[in-house]
Amino acid sequence: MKLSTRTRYGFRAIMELAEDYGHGPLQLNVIAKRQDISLKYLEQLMAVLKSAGFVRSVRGAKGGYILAKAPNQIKLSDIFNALEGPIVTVECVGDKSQCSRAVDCVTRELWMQVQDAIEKVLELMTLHLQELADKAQKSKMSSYQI
Amino acid sequence: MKLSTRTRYGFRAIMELAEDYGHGPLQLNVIAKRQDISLKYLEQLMAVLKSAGFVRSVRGAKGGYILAKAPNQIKLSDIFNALEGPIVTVECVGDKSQCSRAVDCVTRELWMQVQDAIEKVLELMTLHLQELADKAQKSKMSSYQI
DNA sequence: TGTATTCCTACTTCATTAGTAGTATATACA
DNA sequence: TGTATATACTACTAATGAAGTAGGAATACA
Repeated sequence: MKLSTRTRYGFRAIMELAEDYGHGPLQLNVIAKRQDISLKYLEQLMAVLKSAGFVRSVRGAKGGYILAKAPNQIKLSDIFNALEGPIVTVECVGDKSQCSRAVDCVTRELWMQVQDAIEKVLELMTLHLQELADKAQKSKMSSYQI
Repeated sequence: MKLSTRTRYGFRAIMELAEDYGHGPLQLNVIAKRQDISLKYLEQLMAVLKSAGFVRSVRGAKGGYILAKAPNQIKLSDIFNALEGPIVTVECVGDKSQCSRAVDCVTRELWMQVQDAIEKVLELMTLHLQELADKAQKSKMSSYQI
């Protein structure tokens, strides 16, 4: 179980926007250069983040992306869900009809508990971007490579 | 983030062995038939479980597989680790040299916390197979499809 | 010896991830 | 109004890993 680059890159991009919050739109080529991500790939990730409502875009010259909410209102678990998708241990946890034995299934119960626990963790681990951005700015290298 | 069939099938096989514990070796073709898993694929999964020390094998006619430890000594988290591999959010969590910015990295710290939390959950969720097997046997359908 | 079983290795197929590419569309600004 | 600068959209490609198939060798029982 590893994080995809989607999640890692997307998170980095969000961090850049958070740090830049209040200074108007930030261009993807700037983020791409700073974070060493392919611009074209980043465009696609941003489309996901945009449709998920985390960022707004401004087209044309001097355009770019802006956080849709204030940094301190965007949670890690939200971003995680948008980019990585929901945590699913096994199909039958979300959809009983996936398996004919689900009704009596003992381990389905078990996996449900595991899944709930992980989701709660991510909920609890939800850090406000502002905190991270602040910390990153204090750090000499201003680094938050993920 | 979804469980692989490796983990699901492997877990089912372990459950079969747990239920059968004390009755000599159980053949893979029996497990394959009961759990509707390809025998050839199951063979490969069992090789993993064997090298991880969860099962012992007996070759030749009347051979098969036996749990290496008593069911109540095998934990879910162990099996999970053997089949699914360790939980790794990002490479740099386990190996700082993966990323030049790791030393000062703020979000590396964050992902480390996430990872630790998930691992603790799996540790806590560790159920003894005996309990599951007992429950499964009480259930009319004796089902534990994962 | 014959049959049943694990063991070992290689191959195939499919889906997903990661990334590239080209073009259309919108906007600022000279 | 023309041009440079952005995002938007769609299609394609390459690499990787997951899932499964296949064949035969080694082993042990009867």
